[in-house]
Amino acid sequence: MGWYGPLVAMKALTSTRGVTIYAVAERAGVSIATVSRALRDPGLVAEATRARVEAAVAELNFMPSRLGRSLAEGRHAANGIVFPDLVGPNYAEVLLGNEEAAADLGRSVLILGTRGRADPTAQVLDLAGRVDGLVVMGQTVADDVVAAIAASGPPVVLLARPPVAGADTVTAENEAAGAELARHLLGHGYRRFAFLGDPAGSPDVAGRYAGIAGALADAGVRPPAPLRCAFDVTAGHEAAVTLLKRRTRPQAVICANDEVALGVQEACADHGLDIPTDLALTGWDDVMTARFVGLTTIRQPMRDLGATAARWLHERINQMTGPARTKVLPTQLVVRRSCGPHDPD
Amino acid sequence: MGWYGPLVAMKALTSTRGVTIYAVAERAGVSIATVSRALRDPGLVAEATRARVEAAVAELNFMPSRLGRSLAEGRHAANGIVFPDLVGPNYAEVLLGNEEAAADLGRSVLILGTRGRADPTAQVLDLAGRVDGLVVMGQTVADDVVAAIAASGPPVVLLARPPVAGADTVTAENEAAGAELARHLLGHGYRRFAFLGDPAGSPDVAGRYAGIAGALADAGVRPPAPLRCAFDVTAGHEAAVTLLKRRTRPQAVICANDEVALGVQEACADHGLDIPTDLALTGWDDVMTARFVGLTTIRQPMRDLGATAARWLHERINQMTGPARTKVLPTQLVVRRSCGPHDPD
DNA sequence: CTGAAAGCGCTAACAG
DNA sequence: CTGTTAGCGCTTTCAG
Repeated sequence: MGWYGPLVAMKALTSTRGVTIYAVAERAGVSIATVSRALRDPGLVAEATRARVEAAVAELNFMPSRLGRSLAEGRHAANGIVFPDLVGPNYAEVLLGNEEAAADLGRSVLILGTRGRADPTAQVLDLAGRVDGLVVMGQTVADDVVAAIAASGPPVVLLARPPVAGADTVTAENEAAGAELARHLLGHGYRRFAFLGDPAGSPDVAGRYAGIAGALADAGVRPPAPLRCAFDVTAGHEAAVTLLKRRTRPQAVICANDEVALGVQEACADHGLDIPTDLALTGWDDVMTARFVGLTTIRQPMRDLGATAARWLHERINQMTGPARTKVLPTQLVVRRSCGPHDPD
Repeated sequence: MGWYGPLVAMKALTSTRGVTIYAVAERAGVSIATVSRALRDPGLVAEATRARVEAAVAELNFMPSRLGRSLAEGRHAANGIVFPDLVGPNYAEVLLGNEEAAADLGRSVLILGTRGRADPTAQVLDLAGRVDGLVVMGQTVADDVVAAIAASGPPVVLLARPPVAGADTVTAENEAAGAELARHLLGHGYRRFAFLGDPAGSPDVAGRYAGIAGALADAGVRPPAPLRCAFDVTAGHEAAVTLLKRRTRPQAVICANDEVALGVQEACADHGLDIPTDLALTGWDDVMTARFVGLTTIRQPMRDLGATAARWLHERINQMTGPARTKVLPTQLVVRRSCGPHDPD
C-alpha cells in the first residue's frame, strides 16, 4: 500500500516535486478519480485505461502526496513511541523491535524521547496528533494524559508501566524474576543482602524489589531497605562506596540494573574486594557488558516488547475492540560467576 | 508552534476527536480565519475577539489537525532518519542525538531501519514523502537514490557515508584515527599486525583500514591484508579462530569495531592466550563493554553526529543554499590495557 | 467503467 | 481587525 512496484520506484528516482494527480490525469486524458482508482485498485479500471494512467505516472514520475492522501483517508499510516530517559543500550532494542514490526505492518514510526525535556505532556499530545497509535514507555507522562489520549485520541499501548484505564499494557516479568533471583542467592547461602535502586522511581524497580523482598521474607530473611540510586554506573559506584562504609558488609548486592552493578564492581575493585569471593553481585537487563564481565543478571525480551506493542496497536487501529489487555513477557535468569561459584553440571 | 500553553494543554486532556476549526469558529461567533489567526498569532486579533476564541477552544478542547495544517502549509514539521543494520548499542546514540536536536528545533523524527528488509529503496522513498528533511546513515540505500531525493525531494544529510552530489555529509574521523592507532601500536614495538573487518563492506571501515595501512607503510611495516568478517562478536570470534591457526601469529590484532574485538578476546581465552601478553588487541567505537574489559579503542561522537545532522537539515529546510557541505567530527584514541603495558605517567 | 464534485481541516491572500 | 474564498492533493460517493 502506497507503493507501485519496483519499476515505478526506480523511475521515481528522477521525479520532480509537485507532480500532482491532476497532471497525471491530464496527461492520461482521464479524470483524477480514475488515476486514483488505477493506482489504488487496478481492478476497478479498464485494462486500456490503466495502461494509459501507468504510462503517465511513469513519464511524470508521479508520487502521490502522503499529506493529501492522509487527509482524505483520515489516517497517518504512522505510529508514535515515547521513551523515557533511561534509554540505556538495551532500551534502544525496544525501539528497533517496534519499528521493525510496525514496518512489517506498513506503518512508519515517530519517536519522542523525554530526556529531561521541559514539557513532555505538550510534546506527547502533539505526537498523538500525528499518529494512528501511540506506544508509551515507562513514566514519561502522567497517567491522566495517557488516559485522555486513550479515551479520545489514538489507541495507546503502555510498555514497562502499570496499566492505565483504556490502554493495553505490555511488560516484562519483574516480580517473579526478582523472587527467582533472590531464591538463587539464598541457595548460595547468603543471608545478608543489599538492594541498590529506587523502587519509588520506577515501576519496574518496584516490581523487582517486591519480588526479591517477598522471597527473602518467605525464607525468614529480613529484606534490606533499598539504597536508592539512579540508573547509571556512576550512581552505582557512589552507592557502593556508601554501602561499603557500613559496619556490616552485605554478602550479596542486588542491583536494579546492570549499569548500577557495574558501578558496584568498579567500587569493589577500588577497595580491593573480589567478586564473588568477598561480595556476590547481580544486575538486571543483561546488557552486553554483563556477558563479558560475568555478571549474573536477568534477561528481558526487549525486542519482543517493542514488537508486541506494534502488533497490538495495529489491531486496535483496525477497529479491534474489547477491554484493555495486559501481557507479561517472561524474563530469564542468567547465572554467571558474579553471584558465586556453581557446580559445573 | 502547534501548542497553546499549559492551560490549554491540560484541558485538551479530555478533548474529543473531530473538533474542527469550524466548530470553534461557530462557538466563538467568528470566522475560521479569525480562529486560525488567534491561535497562530494572537497579535493579529482584537483582544476581545481573542478571548472569545480562546474560550471556545478551551470549551471544545480543540486541537488543530496536523494533517490539515501540514497540507495547507506544505510542510510536515518532521524529519526522517534511515539507519543501517549495524545498529549496535552505540549507533542508537546517533538516533537519540538526532531526535533531541530535532525536537529542539520543533520537528518530529520518523525512523526507518533497513535491517535486511526487502526493498529499502521503496521504503526510503516513501519516507522521503513524509518529511521535510532526511538523514541517511551508512550504506542503507544506493547513491542514485540519495542523489535523486536530494535533487527533487527534501534535503538530505548523509551520516557516516561518502558524499553524494547534492547532499551534506557528516562523518567521524576515520583515517587519521586509524593512523594514530597504528602509530601507537608501532610505538609498542609490534611489527606483525592483523586487521579484522571488511573495508569493502563499509566506508567507515575502509577509512580506518586506509589510515592504518598508511601509517604502517610509512613505518616500513607491510600492512596486513584485511581478514574480512561481519560486525559482531560471533564474526570476530570465528575470524580469530581462523587467524590463530596461521603459521605465524600476529602481535597485534586491529578490529573494525569493538564487538569484533570482543569476539577475538573470547577466542583467545578459549585458546589460553592472554591479552595483551600474547596478543595485543584494539577495537573501535568505545562501547560500554570496552571500558570494563580494558579494550583500547577509538571513541566516536555519536550523539554529535546525530545532532549535527538535525541542525544542518534545519538550515537547509529553511532555505539555506550553497554547495554541499562536509564535516568530519574528531574521534579520540582511548588507550587501555588490551594494547599492551604502558608506563603510568 | 468513468467523470463530476464534495469534502478532509487548515492557511493565506484578498477584500472590506 | 475580520470575513470570504480559494486552494493544499487526494479519496470517495454519486451519477451516468
